[in-house]
Amino acid sequence: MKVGEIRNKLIEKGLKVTPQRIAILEAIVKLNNHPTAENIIDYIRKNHPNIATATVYKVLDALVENGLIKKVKTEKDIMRYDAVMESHHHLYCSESDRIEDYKDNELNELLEKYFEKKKIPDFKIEDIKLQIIGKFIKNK
Amino acid sequence: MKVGEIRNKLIEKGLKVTPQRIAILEAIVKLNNHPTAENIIDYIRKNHPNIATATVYKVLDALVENGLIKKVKTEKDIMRYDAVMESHHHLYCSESDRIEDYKDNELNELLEKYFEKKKIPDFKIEDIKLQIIGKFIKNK
DNA sequence: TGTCTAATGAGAATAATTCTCTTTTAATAA
DNA sequence: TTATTAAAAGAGAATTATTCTCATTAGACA
Repeated sequence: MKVGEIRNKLIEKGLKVTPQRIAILEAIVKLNNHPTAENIIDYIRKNHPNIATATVYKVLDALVENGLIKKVKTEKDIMRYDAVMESHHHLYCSESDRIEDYKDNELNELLEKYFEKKKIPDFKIEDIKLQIIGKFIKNK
Repeated sequence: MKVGEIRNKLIEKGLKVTPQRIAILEAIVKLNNHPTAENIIDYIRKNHPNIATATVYKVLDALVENGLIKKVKTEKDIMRYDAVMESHHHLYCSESDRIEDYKDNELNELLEKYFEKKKIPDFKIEDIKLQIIGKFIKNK
């Protein structure tokens, strides 16, 4: 994702294009490891040393609200963010905090078909995400 | 889950049986809504007004470590707990904090078969949980 | 280029959780 | 049944992630 692309996405959503917003979105894309706010702050401060903590949190909230990034559910009381917006699943390492994306359209279709037949009573499905917990065999 | 049963589970895991531990496990079972630590504390203090906040957190951690309860992943920076230990999935309301259990063995088998055939490279699956996001049609 | 509103910066405030340390208590053995 | 001991609980302070407040700055648009 290039800066021009980020800029367009912000404009599309009616968000002002600011250097902070660009830097934060860029950071999440570049880090590409479902970073925490702290990870993002550390990364950005290298080039942008004066960005305020609160700004990062506010920008992250704004980006989530506007569908440019997503929050990632974890078992820690620390939020993580994901810039990959296509429907995808997550591989959670049971021994560390590593989280990887898992894209699988065949699986998505399988699930879609399954829940077309088998309805959940009193519930309208909007999205399905798999948390696949396990161990990475090779390390990164 | 009765007190005797809770007692046995604690003994099984080599945990001392204390009134606090029993009360906390009972609370999670009775509340049955994936409560937060705060929910649990409020509930317990009705009958057990002197229990310390730190005790609740420590007991919750001990119960999670020993596999008697599970943490539930959410997008809020607040932890929720679940006393249902059989493999099951969760229905997340997209409009509120409501989370319900979803048990479906047919689905589990489907997924198991699917991932037997289709391996994920460099990853050994231990557990799969679905986060099914949507809307509850009737309210509780 | 000026105006206006929204965004940012800085630091204080808050909320959930963890830590520290003293006291109490459950488990076990005598 | 009582004594012993290690683990657990209690109390409140400390920590950490996140949010709030408000003065200042800067995009967007006329």
